[in-house]
Amino acid sequence: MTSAKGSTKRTDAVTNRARILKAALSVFAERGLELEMHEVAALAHLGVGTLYGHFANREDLLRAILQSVIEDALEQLRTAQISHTDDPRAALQALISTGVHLQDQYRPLSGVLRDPRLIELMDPSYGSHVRMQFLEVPKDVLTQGMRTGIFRQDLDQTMVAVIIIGAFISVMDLLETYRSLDELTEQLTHSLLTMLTGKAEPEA
Amino acid sequence: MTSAKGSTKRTDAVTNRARILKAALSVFAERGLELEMHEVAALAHLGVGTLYGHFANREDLLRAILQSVIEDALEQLRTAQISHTDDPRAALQALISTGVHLQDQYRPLSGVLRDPRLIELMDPSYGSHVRMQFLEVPKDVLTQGMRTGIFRQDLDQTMVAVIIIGAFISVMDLLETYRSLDELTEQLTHSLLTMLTGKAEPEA
Amino acid sequence: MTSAKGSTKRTDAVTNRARILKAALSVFAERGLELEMHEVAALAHLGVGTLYGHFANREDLLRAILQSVIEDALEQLRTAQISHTDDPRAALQALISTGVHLQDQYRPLSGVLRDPRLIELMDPSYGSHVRMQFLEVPKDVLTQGMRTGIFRQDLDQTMVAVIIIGAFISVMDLLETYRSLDELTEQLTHSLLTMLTGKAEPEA
Amino acid sequence: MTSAKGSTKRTDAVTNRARILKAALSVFAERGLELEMHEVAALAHLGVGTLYGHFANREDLLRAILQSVIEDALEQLRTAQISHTDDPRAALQALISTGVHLQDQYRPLSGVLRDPRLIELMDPSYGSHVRMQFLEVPKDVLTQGMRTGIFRQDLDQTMVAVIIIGAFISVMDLLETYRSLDELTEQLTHSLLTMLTGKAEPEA
DNA sequence: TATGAATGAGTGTTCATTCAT
DNA sequence: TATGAATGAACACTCATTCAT
Repeated sequence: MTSAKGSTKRTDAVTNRARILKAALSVFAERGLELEMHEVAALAHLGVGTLYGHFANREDLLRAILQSVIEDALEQLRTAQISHTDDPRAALQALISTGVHLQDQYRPLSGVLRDPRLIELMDPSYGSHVRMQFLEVPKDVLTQGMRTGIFRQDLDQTMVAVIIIGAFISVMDLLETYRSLDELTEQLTHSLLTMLTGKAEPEA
Repeated sequence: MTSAKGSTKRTDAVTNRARILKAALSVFAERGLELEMHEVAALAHLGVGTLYGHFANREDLLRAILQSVIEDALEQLRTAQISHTDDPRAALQALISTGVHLQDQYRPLSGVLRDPRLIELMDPSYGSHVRMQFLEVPKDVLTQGMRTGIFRQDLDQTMVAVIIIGAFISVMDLLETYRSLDELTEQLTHSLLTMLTGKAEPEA
Repeated sequence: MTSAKGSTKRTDAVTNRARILKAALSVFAERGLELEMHEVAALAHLGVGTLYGHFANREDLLRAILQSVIEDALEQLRTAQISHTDDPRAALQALISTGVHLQDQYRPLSGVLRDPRLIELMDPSYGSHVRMQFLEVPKDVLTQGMRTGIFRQDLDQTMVAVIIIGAFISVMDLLETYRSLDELTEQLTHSLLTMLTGKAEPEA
Repeated sequence: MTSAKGSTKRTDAVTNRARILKAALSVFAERGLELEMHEVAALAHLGVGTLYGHFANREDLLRAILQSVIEDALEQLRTAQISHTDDPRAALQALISTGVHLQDQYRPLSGVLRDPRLIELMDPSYGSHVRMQFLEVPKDVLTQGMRTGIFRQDLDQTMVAVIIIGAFISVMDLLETYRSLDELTEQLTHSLLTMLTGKAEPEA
């Protein structure tokens, strides 16, 4: 409270950058890479020029958005996984719940990760780097589950990680209009757990 | 007058419409909804004006593209399923192979299906209608497989259908850069079959 | 007259390019390199977009203007010189008259030839190439005058060529507001002729 | 209170105004009237806002620059002339040397003197006032040279003054890339002296 | 008085759409 | 019906100017 006034200038600058990014994330959430500078400025209650004081150009802002979104998404997924290292079932459920809510929060995210414009914006290797990091999270859950014997052992971890991620993305794309996020989470988790805990079919 | 000349004209018109749509599909395949009218016209070896003789405007062309792509995709998936009604394993494999190749053929498709602009372009109910039709295909495979006892019985068909579709979409998004389409198909099919044919865990 | 109608389309295109260039020359004449696309378009009674159908961008238009202006200026000066190869005095007068009128027609020209932006627009060597071509014209007049003994022989042709060009540029810059173009031409020609025809001072 | 503190402030203000003007002159020297306020501020190690404390706006700063440049240029030329009132030949050489170095120091100056924006910036009569002052300098040299019989008598002083000024401007525009400033000065002076000291052609 | 972040009018450029031929 | 030059609204970006600190 004492130093508040003195540091206002710098604080404002920081605040405005954050405010722009926040507005940009909002616009991104419903327009994806098609966002317009003027839209972001309006939502942030700032002049267009101000945006250019904080981001060199539109691409720069898009980069910042993508980095923020991806970082946040990974963070949320990792947090979900780490919070349940002792219980793979709960970890899977948390992962799916988080994934479903991330889809809700950043609708264009999964589409953007495959968009060829991503390569133009970021480092060419950035896409695969990020994809690998996303895969790592369900893989860790699987490792834990298989090590403790809770999940069946006869599965390719990478492939199942793909299936898990694909599942919570697609469940939103395909069923979101029919059911609530919680219902989707629960039912999807149940199905996946069933498939992961089934005993191996005895060889014919 | 009605036949010879008239039919020639009509034939030309049909031919040109088809040619435009073909070109548009090509451009869509690598640019998605961002395609430009000039691009399509150039690829079709036609003037831009001609496009407007066959499609009222850009949105109209996009609608035609989407309809064509979705129809084609559904058709290919259904054909894969129907060709193996007697063998659910083969049906699943065919489904996944087709799905993977569809991703390759129409890269922006899955992204577009979740793009909010889809709703603005098509009838509001169109999206859910299409999603349901897509779900029907793996569901039919599952019904067949469960009826014949090849797949485990303790699974929600809708949820597993979602998982299957999510799987072949995501496997392309996440792993395409590392493996060939055939390899992806084979490994994904194997994993899914394992999960679908596992025996139910005995109740604790 | 017979083919006029048939070639209208192409003719129009050519006409419009010419019309744009004409308008651009007008704007250039009073604004120099600072001309705005919108200004040119307005003067040509065309939409801005039309300019971009004929010139890739503003720089391209500037290049076309400069080429046209310089070509025209050189052409006019050369014509003046060539029309009087037999009479160096008349040639000098014609040269100066043309130079003075060129200053009037393309006011920013002489300034632009020294503008560092010229290098960015044209080939780096373009500037000196053009400057040399300009010098060539008075040099030819001098050669003729000295060969025929009408002009004194003890002068460096290049330096005097510089002096002649500098003279008709500066006379406009410094005295235009006080006298008419014809008066300037006459008086300047008289002074220069006097200086060129004077006998060499006998060595002291 | 009135003296110590007050004078410090005023001194600082004067210092800053001078510092801004100095920076502005530097920027003007290579960018001419296209200079940007930020550029000047940066070079002066001051904030942009500070510029507006000393100059009402960009035009005001440009006016100050022009005044300063022109004043300095006139001052330098006059000094050259005055230092050699007894020797018209030396005066001419000094004049040309100074003129050539002024072109080098303030490259955009001669272009700006004929820029239509000059009229918008300054008083409408300012241009002709300045032009007259510039002309005065070579005119004084000529007066001296003709009075002492060193230069020929049959010349219009104003016109020759124009020729001298045009000469040292053009020699930089046309030949600077080929020769050094000293070489240009020497050769141009030689040519002009030759033309000024020649005997009048005997009447035919 | 000095500061520099914020501002937004103004500039270059694109691209869906029209229309004379 | 086919054409593609013309159009101008819309968008990214700049830069002189302001004003809260």
